[in-house]
Amino acid sequence: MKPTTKDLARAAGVSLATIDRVLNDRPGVASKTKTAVEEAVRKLGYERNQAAAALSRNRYLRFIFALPSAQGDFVMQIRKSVNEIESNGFGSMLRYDLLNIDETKPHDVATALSKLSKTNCDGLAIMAIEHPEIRDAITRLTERGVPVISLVSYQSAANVSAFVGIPNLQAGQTAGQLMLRFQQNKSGSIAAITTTISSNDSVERRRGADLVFSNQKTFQLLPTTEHFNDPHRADDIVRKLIKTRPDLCGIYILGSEARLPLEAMNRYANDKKFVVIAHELTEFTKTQLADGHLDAVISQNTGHLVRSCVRRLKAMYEGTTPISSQEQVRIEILIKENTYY
Amino acid sequence: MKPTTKDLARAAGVSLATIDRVLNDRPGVASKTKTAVEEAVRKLGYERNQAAAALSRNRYLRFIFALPSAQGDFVMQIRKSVNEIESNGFGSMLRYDLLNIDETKPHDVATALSKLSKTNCDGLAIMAIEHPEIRDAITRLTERGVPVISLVSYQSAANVSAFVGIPNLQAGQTAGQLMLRFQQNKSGSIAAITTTISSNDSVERRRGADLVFSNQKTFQLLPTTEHFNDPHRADDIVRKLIKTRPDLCGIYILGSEARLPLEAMNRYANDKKFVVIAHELTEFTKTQLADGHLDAVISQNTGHLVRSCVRRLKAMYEGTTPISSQEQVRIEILIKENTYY
DNA sequence: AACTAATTGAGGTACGTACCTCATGTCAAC
DNA sequence: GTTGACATGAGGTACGTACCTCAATTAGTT
Repeated sequence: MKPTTKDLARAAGVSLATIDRVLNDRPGVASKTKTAVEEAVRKLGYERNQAAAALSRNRYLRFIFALPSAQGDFVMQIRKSVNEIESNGFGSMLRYDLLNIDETKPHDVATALSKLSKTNCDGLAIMAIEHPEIRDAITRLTERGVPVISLVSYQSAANVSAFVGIPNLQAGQTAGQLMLRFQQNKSGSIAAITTTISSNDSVERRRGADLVFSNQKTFQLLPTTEHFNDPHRADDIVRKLIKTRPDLCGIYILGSEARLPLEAMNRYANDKKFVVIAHELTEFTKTQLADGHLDAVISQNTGHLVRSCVRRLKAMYEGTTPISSQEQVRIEILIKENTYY
Repeated sequence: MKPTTKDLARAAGVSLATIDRVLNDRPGVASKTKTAVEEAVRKLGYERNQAAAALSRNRYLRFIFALPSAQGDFVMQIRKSVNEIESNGFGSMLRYDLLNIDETKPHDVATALSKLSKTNCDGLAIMAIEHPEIRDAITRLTERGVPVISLVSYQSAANVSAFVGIPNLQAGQTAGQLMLRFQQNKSGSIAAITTTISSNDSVERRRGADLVFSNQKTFQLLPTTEHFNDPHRADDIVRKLIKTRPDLCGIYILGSEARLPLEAMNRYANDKKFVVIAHELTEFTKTQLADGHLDAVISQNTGHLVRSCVRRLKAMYEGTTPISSQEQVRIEILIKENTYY
């Protein structure tokens, strides 16, 4: 049987009340008493029984997921994962809420974040572009004692407590490497397309791909073009690329949302064979993989992302450490064959 | 607030004792009372508070992992994952034990399994070859009321409650497809090596690779050779292959343990460039990836495997259903670029 | 030495469920 | 109409922790 607070009290020669004070950081304990208790904790290998603690606390932790309101397959996938976790037990006593943020209006985002505090939020996971106003809002939020996790896209300068997502530089290297290995030709140009380079994930992926391409001479990665979620823009970009670059032999879609460029590709690529690589496995990219319009998807599992956020936020609250290996979100390579339909 | 047993009692117009009898399948409840309670459960959306239940039960569930005693990098990896989970909370009240089984002595394995019963084991996860004696022992174990999960290698005919691992046919397809796409030559032969084809995983992977190879004419997959964990045998196989097959352009290592064939490859391949694909990411295969001796690894995350076993065994015990998407172990493709070191 | 402030102890209730005993009710078979 | 099997209720204790109050002790200051 694992040691309980009673065992601790006996071992440390103090009462249960004092044990409680030390374990829960309540005031009014002499420092030498405190160290004695901590010593007993160490010696007995005491671990708080989280089931009992949650029960006794009888209070739901409320975690908030702030996700871009712009519609997109990947964001929808994350939403779905958040809702799925809801029904699951997860040691119970947890609540999850979604908060929509419109990244095109950073001021509104900041306002929304300013309304959060320790009383209505026990932790926040946010997926957003890098912007001064948003960054400041996040910093102030952490100063108010709310742990914040940046999700998918790294908030480089903000004072976030953790990042949950794949290391995007490495993801870009992976994409670049596959792009080269899948080529049948001996040389050519590869296009790079994304929604916006305000998103840190796009920037880092581009840098990763560049690292790989700089190791060889026969293929070149063209400058990144942005379509800003505008179908016409995406259409234009792809049409012009195919028309003006006869040596085009591959397309790398950097951003999380691959639909617009891919649909444009399907309109104009016709018979010619390009190696097409995109990010994030969604219902849409799955279909594209199955149909052969997409050669590989570099992805991160949204269920894993969401659960990792929850575990980390919960751990921050409880002051414990999650298994690091479990929290390492893997850079997944998906081709037609290893995808589940 | 979520409804409790008290709410149930009020809603169904019965006492707490009866609620308890129904929820825990105790005898002595009239069938119409039972349905009334079940109706209340449905109507209120009652869900047992697992934290409270575990606390009240005050009994550790004991899950056993039966793993091959033969030393190997992959099995070690699984052991490590089992030990890691131990320290983690996991809603607590769980215990994990390892049981070593020597697959070369199926009778001993059967004897070991025959000693397990509901009193000393709440669930078993077993990784073993397919063998009549083992199969029967598993069937008898499930008949005694102990849920059994087959791990990594499917027990086709045995009466197991679930399989945790990747679909190996698809894994073989994935490996085969990558083998073809990574080729620089226009034609050639690819060797297939494994420990033993008594293991269902090897058989299914081979079938998967065959499916892919049958779609083209220029490359052929040679018959599977077995090394039975014997270094000399592995050495012989590789040496002869390289000597006698000038058109050899790839090696596919089917089994979970890639060390012996890979070490032999490193001895004999010298300057010649083969595409080498193996299974399971371990410290060893990681190094081989980093050094360029290995082009790709098809893997399944051992941490995920183990946790999935625990979740499923726990769910069977509690009569709940785990999130299916979370239990789907992914077929991971690892190349140098997307591996964490 | 007297006083205040800080520290500690004692003891309680609560969380939601499991599991136990004992009493009382109901109904049907003889 | 007595017997007995079955159904149900009432009430209790326990799990380990959180959080509360109030008294008692100790330490520090003047």
